[in-house]
Amino acid sequence: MQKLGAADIAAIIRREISKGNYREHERLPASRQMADTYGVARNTLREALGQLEREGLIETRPGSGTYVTYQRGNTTVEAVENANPLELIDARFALEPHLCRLSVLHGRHQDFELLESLCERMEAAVEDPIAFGEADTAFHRALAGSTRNNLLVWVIDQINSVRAMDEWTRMRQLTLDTRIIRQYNLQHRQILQAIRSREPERAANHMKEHLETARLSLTRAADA
Amino acid sequence: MQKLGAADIAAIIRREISKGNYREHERLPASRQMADTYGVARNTLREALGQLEREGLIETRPGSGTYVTYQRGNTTVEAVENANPLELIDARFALEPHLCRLSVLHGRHQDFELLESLCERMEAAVEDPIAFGEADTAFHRALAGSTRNNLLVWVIDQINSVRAMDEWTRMRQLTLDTRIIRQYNLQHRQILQAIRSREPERAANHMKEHLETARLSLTRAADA
DNA sequence: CTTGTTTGGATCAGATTTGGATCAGTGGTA
DNA sequence: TACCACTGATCCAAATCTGATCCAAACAAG
Repeated sequence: MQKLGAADIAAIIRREISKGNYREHERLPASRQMADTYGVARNTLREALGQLEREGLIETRPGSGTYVTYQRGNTTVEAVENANPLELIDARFALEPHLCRLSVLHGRHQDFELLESLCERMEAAVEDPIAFGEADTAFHRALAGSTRNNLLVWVIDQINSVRAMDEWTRMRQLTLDTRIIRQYNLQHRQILQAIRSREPERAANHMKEHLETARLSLTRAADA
Repeated sequence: MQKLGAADIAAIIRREISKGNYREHERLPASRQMADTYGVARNTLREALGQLEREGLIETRPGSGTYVTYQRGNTTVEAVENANPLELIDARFALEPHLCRLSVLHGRHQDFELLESLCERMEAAVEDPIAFGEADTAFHRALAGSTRNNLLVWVIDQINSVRAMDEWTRMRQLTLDTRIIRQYNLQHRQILQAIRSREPERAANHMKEHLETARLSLTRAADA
């Protein structure tokens, strides 16, 4: 048995935390006691705790104890509540082009029929921004659905339920005039067409263009 | 024996509640009695209840009692519970390459330092698949963090908390031998290097390679 | 209604525990 | 030799737990 160093102790405790033996908000045993149970000097144990603190896993409060501050899958609700529309559109930039590719791979005929009918609904709503907005949201969700990947559908739904989405919707309404709607309709058509002709990269690129257009009109609305 | 502190008592009661021993709308025992059963002063017990109240698990009504207000968070729908590892990796294919691009745009020096140290941890863990796996998860989360987009961090956390993740982690353990770990380390280095030299597309491409490698070893493990 | 009991809320001084800091000694290694 | 990390010990200051007392709100019984 080789002598344990600070890095080894840090690894042990790190594993205990990620295993869930120590959870968020909980207090670790006192440094003297931990030093005893791991069989090292308190100095060494403290160095190990120092490493974990620098990693952000724990927090030590003099006179009180050391507490776990990290939890796997911590949802940090408030960070999401305060998400802004630009973060939102970055997230969509990450997801939606790849949704197009997956749609080509896994989409079925009936998925494309749904997208088709949503395109028609949007085209019929050139003069009605509110109806267009609803159909547009439905289109992007249906696109997620056409990947046949429930996890991705869930992720998209989660994003759509974020409060920033409301602000996004509201700002979008401001930018939606007949000209913009016609442009969006054209882009939606291009995306759908590329998917139906089984061209994943072309579909992804059309989606990128589409999002770029949306980002532009969003920032213009924000400046105004 | 370490003296029990308020945080410890809070942890005990928190677990009792999530275990279901105290259910929603039920009243907890009187503070004097609980202090007695847990063997701490009433002040300490009250501080513990204060923490739980701040977390929103309980509610105390002066003169009446303290009541459980927590309901088991059903944030994850059953569709997500049944997600499979291949869906998971498709989702990562959608997100992570773009994370690299955003990291180039928004990452700060300290983010890259963190990624660097995680690379070192992984390289030191060539012979230890478990330690490597933990560092690997931390690396990909830190990459999300380096985009400075809280929404994306949240999405990644959500994905990581999906049950499929456990299965994925377990299957990955089977595939992790020294050769694979060395290959992953190389790929992580390439990704980080491309990010640091501000080449978004190269970083994204390295990430795609990395994920492709991961997908391959995953399907191989599934076949075996 | 009034009364007595039980509940949580608040405060206090003193004892205890906690982490923070320092230092001389030890053992292994370059 | 010089260097490095861990040891084991000591002292410090801050945090907090204790045990007690008093208060006000809720509540049940008469």
